[in-house]
Amino acid sequence: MARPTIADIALRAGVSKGAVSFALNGRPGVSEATRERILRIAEQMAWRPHSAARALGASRVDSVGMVIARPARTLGVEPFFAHLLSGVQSGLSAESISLQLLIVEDTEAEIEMYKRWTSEHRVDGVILVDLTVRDPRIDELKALELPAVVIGGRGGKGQLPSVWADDRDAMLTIVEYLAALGHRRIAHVAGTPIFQHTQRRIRAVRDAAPRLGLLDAPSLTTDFSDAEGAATTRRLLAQADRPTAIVYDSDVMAVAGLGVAMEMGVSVPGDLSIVAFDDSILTQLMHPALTAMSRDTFDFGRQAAEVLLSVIANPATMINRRTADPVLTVRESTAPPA
Amino acid sequence: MARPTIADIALRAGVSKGAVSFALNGRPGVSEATRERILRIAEQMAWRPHSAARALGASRVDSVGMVIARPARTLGVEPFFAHLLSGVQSGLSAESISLQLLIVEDTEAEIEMYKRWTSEHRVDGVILVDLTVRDPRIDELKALELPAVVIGGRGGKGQLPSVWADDRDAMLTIVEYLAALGHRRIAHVAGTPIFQHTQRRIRAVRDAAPRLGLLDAPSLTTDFSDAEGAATTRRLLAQADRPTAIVYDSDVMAVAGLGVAMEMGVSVPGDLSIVAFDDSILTQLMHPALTAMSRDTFDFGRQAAEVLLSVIANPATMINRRTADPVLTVRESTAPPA
DNA sequence: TTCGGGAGCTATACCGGTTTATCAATCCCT
DNA sequence: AGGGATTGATAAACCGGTATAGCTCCCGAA
Repeated sequence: MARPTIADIALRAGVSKGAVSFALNGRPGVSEATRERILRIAEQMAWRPHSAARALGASRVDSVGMVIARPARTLGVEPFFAHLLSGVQSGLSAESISLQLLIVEDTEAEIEMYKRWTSEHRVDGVILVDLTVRDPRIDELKALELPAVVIGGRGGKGQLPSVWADDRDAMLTIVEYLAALGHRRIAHVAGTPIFQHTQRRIRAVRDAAPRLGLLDAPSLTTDFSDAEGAATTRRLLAQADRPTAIVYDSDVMAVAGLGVAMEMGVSVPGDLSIVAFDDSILTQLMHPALTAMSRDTFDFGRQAAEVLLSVIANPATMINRRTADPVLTVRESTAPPA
Repeated sequence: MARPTIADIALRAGVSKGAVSFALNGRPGVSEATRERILRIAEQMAWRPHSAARALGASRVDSVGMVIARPARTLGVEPFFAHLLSGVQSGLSAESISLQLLIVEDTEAEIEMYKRWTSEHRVDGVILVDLTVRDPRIDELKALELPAVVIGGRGGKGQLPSVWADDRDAMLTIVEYLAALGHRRIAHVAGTPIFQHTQRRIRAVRDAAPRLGLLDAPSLTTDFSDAEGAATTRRLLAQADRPTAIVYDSDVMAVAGLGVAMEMGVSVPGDLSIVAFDDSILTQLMHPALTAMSRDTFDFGRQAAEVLLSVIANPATMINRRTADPVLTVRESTAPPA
């Protein structure tokens, strides 16, 4: 017999469907002896719940969704998402909840997907990434009453539950480290200002500058691409009093920046120190290997999954969990200024 | 009213549930006039099918699965998967089929997942990647009668439907190009020999060597990691008659190899030409930028999705589709030997 | 002795669709 | 005009679970 149902088990155990359901779900209504007998038979027949049937009766589908709204081209270079994903999965697999992943072009398509998922009952909740300033997704999700957790954005009032790392603190660590080495001209090649984390990093640099006696600490925004990272670096290094250290908001831009420095005959770390805000194999492959801020992205994802599950269980909960702080991994690309 | 059901629509249209179902699915049984009326009402009420209910009645869940069995660490560096994924999705979204993605540690866990998906009716079919020699997954999937399509492995007899690119031809193109430049000592830093595509590439090099008058054309296997790529390169360059060109089976290894060359004072492309078998932003970020074999990975995924859908529709079909041939993108890392 | 109540189980409704058997009305053909 | 086929629709079964009302014992307290 292919794919036994609880009716088959009931028949074989000589009890009713209901009794089998009780036994399999560990709820009261059957004696311990009967429960064990049923469980043994179910095991023997290799029974597995039919996910659709369960989803129809109860109203959970044991599945959560995650939409990434980025052009595929810019995705995947950074190990960030891969690590995040496996972290999320490890958090979910404990409860054997499955993950639906979607890569779309823009936020509009992303929101459209949330609507569809909700109306078709395909997911119990979603995980949001790349939180922007005044993110339109937040209101939409609240309207849909779809449980959600935000990764990377600290939830303010009226926000969604979140899991976040302290970007501000991390950036301060970098800048203080560079200042301690003796750098006074530090530039920051930032990402897109629409992202909240970009804003927080820019603000951190600006706030720290006077305290550390920095002469100049400009934050220059880019679109996170290697091209703009390179172009910005070129501009910075062509200045009369060029910076002696540059902090990049991503590893890809840092690598592109390193390339520009080499091309312009600026030695790293001799004439220029480079720090990447985000670590990956990329930074380690370079010569010199790049000093970088590393986060435990896997754990990040795992925690997001945990929080989401508790939000699904109880939609009223509001959790804003702060994860382990990122640590600065010092490699060969930083040194005292000449 | 939240989430209207077909019963609501039936009530409003003054017809039976059955009639509504017929109308919504474009099957005969209702008149054109009634059908239009029902469709208009459904539209008005913003009706969407409840995926679980549909999956229970009919026996398809409009969802396909993809399991990637690799340690998360090695994943994500290569844009390969990200591009493949979005390609698969673009192929699926046309039919609004969703994708379940799973990253697991090993093949055993992967097979376990297929069993679970099958018994729980969570997916209609799966996409396989990283085909190995005598891959155990093939037999398992056949036993489960789960529709599947293999990416990257040409299906022999008794195999599964597949979508593949011509690795052999691509490798020949690279070797011939290097030979035409004048190289006679070409080394091949290959991946793991358990992968079928690795085998095909190794064989291609071996077969082409005598025809092209190569003095030496060793293929050295690695685990695809940057570490082994670097170590192997170091060994090759330390030899008495070291190769004048090295072909790497992945972009990451090629980058690592470039690092070793620089470190050992071997100039690229002056003393050594480097070719990466797989293109990405990584190769373009380097100085010199790496000559690489580029494939249309997005299209690869899209076609896999297409093939899978037709296999699901008709499980008897056996398609072995060959995708567009990869092309060699020549950049700055290749030149005639000194 | 009677009654209340809980434990253990059954029967059945239900979730939201799809599918099939059935039926009335109409049309066609001879 | 009568009989068979076709069209347009309905009612009901069904998919595989979950939830609930209700039934039967059996035990203990009044």
